[in-house]
Amino acid sequence: MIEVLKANYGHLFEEALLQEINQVGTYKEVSEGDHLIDIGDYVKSMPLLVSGAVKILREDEEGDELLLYFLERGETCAMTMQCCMGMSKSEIRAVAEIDTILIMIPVQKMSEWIAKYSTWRDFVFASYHNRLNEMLETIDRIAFKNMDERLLAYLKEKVRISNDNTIHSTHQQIAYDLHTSRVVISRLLKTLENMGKIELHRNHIKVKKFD
Amino acid sequence: MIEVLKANYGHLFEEALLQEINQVGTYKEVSEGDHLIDIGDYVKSMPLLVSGAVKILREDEEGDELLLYFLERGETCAMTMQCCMGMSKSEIRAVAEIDTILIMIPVQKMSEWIAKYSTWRDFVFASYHNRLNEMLETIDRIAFKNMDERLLAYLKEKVRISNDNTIHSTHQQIAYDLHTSRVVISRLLKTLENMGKIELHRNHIKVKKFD
DNA sequence: TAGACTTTGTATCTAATGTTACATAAGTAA
DNA sequence: TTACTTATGTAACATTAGATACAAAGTCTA
Repeated sequence: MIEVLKANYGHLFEEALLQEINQVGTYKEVSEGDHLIDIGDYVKSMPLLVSGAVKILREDEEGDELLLYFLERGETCAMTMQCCMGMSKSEIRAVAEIDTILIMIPVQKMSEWIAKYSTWRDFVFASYHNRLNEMLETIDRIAFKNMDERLLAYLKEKVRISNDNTIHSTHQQIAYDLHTSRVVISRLLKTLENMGKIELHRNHIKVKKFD
Repeated sequence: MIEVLKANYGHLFEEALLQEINQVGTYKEVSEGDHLIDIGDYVKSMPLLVSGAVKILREDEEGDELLLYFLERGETCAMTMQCCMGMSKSEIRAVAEIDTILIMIPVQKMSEWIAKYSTWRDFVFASYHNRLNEMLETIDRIAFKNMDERLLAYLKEKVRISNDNTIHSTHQQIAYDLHTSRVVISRLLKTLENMGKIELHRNHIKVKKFD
């Protein structure tokens, strides 16, 4: 595991910390669609992403979902950090967007290392920083943009995250992420197809170009 | 200033830190409506709220606003902390909601104290924690709630923050905070009045009861 | 008090989004 | 192939919110 660690976090963490992570961390592979955390779960470990991507979702009382943002290689979940520190329940759901490799760190180490390693402290602060900014962008999108623009941004993000021009989702799945109805998504996708930006197929969407 | 500090932050910070804050911090009084930070400003100091309340706003390219959340006594602005650490421009606007007293801490102290004082570190983490949660609540409201529910929540929050059953705002000001139009707010307020929950007057709204 | 300005009330229309219903197409399994 | 399931296309309609226009009421000042 130490090689994987150094490849992905070597530039961030000091040697002694890398060694400690190697000792107490657990290597974990998850498949696309696997739930890493659900709302209400007590979180016992904190994930460091080695490869892949994880989508973070919010849910309301009625079970309606909304995609908050994606986590990528070299990132961790600020929401999870909070839970670790405060021993509170998770406010979000984390689902593997594609096949993903993680290193799981036990909760207790989290705060121990903050006092011990300045590079860890910087990493934790940077994670909070990034997450707050992602949340701001999420708010911008849902508050200031119409559904057509949000859908376009979503498709772009999917392509970028998976590094694949073909998006393997049904219209219903997209509708869940954007918190709208399938019919609305079908309608808007059809418009995008007529504009020549995408090609619609059963179970997948081929992205041809974006301006 | 030291008495004020101890009264508001004595339970949070260790003695030595309180002394340092007393030395380098600046006492500042602002009036309702004063702008503390605008979008694009470089932030040179970090505010600790002693009394009053500050509203934090987001703005899009066209200048449309949206209220994110309120800061209260004993809190600080996580967005500002970020800017302090990264020396980046402010992503938000901060406006005094009511007359407010602050202690301003110079940027450099921010990270210095993180290494030096564990109570400061805890405070900074707790601030990030709280801010992330407020952002989540904000997202919940704009993503999952209709304007009538958002308005009601807004009115309740105003009453709580100012500790005053009468809200001294025009319909236009409320519309800015909720990122909608004055006509929509007038319409919904009238409905609330007909339901007996509020009384409408020129330049102020008297909140009679909430269920 | 007259006029100017601000704030609020309301009607009408439009746009965006959500809902329901149903047809059709594509894949899957017996 | 046939039957079944899932996904998509589309029409018709409802609801929410935004835009425009204008009247009426309150406030302020010359």
